[in-house]
Amino acid sequence: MGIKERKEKHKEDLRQRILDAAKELFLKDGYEATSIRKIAEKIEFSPTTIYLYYKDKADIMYALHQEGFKLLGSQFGVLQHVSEPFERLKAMGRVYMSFALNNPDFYELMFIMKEPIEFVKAHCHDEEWEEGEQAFTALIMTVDQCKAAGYFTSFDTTTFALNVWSLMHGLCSLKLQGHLDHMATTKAHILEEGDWLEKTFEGFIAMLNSLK
Amino acid sequence: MGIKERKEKHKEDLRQRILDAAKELFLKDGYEATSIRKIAEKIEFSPTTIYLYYKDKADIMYALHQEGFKLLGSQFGVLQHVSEPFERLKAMGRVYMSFALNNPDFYELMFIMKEPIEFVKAHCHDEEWEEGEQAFTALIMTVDQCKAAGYFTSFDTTTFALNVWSLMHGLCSLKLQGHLDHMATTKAHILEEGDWLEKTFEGFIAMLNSLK
DNA sequence: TCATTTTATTAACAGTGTTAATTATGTTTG
DNA sequence: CAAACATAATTAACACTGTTAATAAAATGA
Repeated sequence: MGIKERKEKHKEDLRQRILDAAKELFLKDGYEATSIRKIAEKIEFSPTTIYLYYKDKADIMYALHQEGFKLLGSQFGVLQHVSEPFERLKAMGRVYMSFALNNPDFYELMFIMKEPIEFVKAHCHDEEWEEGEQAFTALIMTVDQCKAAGYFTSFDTTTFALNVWSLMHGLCSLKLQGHLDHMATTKAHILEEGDWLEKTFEGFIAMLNSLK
Repeated sequence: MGIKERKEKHKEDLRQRILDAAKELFLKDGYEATSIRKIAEKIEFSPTTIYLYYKDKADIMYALHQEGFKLLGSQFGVLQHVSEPFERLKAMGRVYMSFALNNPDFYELMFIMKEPIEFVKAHCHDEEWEEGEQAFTALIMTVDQCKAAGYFTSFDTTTFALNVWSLMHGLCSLKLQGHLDHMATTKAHILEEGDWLEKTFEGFIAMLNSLK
C-alpha cells in the first residue's frame, strides 16, 4: 500500500509546514504574536486545520522548544572535543551565553517561559524529554571530570553543576529581560562604561579559577 | 477649598481600590487572568473607568511591580542590623530566596516578566525608579564591606555583586519555572532525594566560603 | 439656574484560543 | 461505475482579551 505511505508523508509534511510557519512568526515577532490564525494564513489553511495536527498552541510551542534544545545540544556537542575539562567547562559557559544572546526567543521559550515545561508535565509524563536532559548531563559530566582533574574537589558534583547553571541562566535572563542594561544606565555614575554581561562572565571565570 | 481636597482624595481612593482588586486577582490567578474586565467587576465599575486612573494594563502591573520591590526592600532593610558583612550577605541570599518562594507571582513580575521593565523604559525615563535600585545598592554596599573585612579581595565589587545576584536569580527562577524539580524527577536515579534548591544554595555558600 | 468640567458608561473594534457542526475530498467496497 | 465510508478541511460560533470613540450622567463654578 504505497498510497497509504504517501498519505502519511503528506500529513507529516503539513505538520512540518505548520511548524515552519510558526517558527518564522515566532522568531520574527515572539510568542504572543504567533497566533493560530496567523500561522494558518501563512500556510493558506483554515485556522482550525492546525488543530488536526497539533493539540493546541502549547503543543506547537513545545515543538519549537524541542528544536531549540536540539540546536543548543549540537553546539554543546562540538565542545566534547575539548579534552581539558576545565577548559571545556569555561567554553560551555561561553557557548551557553552566546546561544542566549543569538537566539533570545528560543532561550526564552526554553528556559524562561512556563508554557512548554507545563506541556511536558501534562502530556509527556512517560519520561521522554531527552533533548533537555542531554545538555544538563553534559554539564554534570564535565564537572565530574573537572573534579577528577583536581578542580572543585571539595564540592558535590550535582550541586556545583546546578550552581554553574543557575549563574549562567541568571546572567543571561537578566540580560535578556533588560535588567542588566537598566542597572548599567541608572548606575552609570558609579559604573564605568562597558559590556557588563562580558565583565560579569569574566568575573565568574575568575571565581572558578580561585576555587582552584 | 476643602471640597477639592476631598475630591482628590476620593480619586486617589478609587485608584487604590483598583490596585487592590488587581492585586487580589493577580496573587490568586496570576498575570494573564488579571483582566481589566475582572478588575472592573470586582470594584463594580465599568471596565473603561479603569483607564481614567491607569494608562493601561502595564501601568497597573507596574504599580504592583513597585509594591513588590517595596516588600523586598523592607525585608532587606531589616538585614542592615546584621553588622558582620559576610553574614549579612549570606542572609540577603536567604531572604531573596524566601521572598521568591513565598511570593512567586511578585517575583515573576519583578524579575522575570518583560512588561513592567518595558513600562519603566517607556514612561519613567526621568530616572525615577528608586525601589528597584535600592535593593541592588544594598547588595553592592554589602559586597564592598565584605571586601573591607577581607573577603573576595581580588574581585571587582560590581562584578562580584552581579555574579551573586545572577546566581540567586537563576536559582530562584529555575525553581519557580519548574526546571529544578524537573531535573530532580528525571534524574532521580542518580540524585538522591532532597530539597535541591536548599542544597544548591548551601553549595553556593560553601563556594563563597572557599573564596575566603 | 445655567454652563462647564469631570466622571462614568455603552458600543464597538480588532484581536485571541478553541470547539461543534458541516461540507468537501479521497479511498474502499458492493 | 456508483454507493458507502473515512478522512480532511471548513464555516460559524463561543467566550474571552486590551483598548478607544462617542455618549450620558454627575458634580462643580458662575
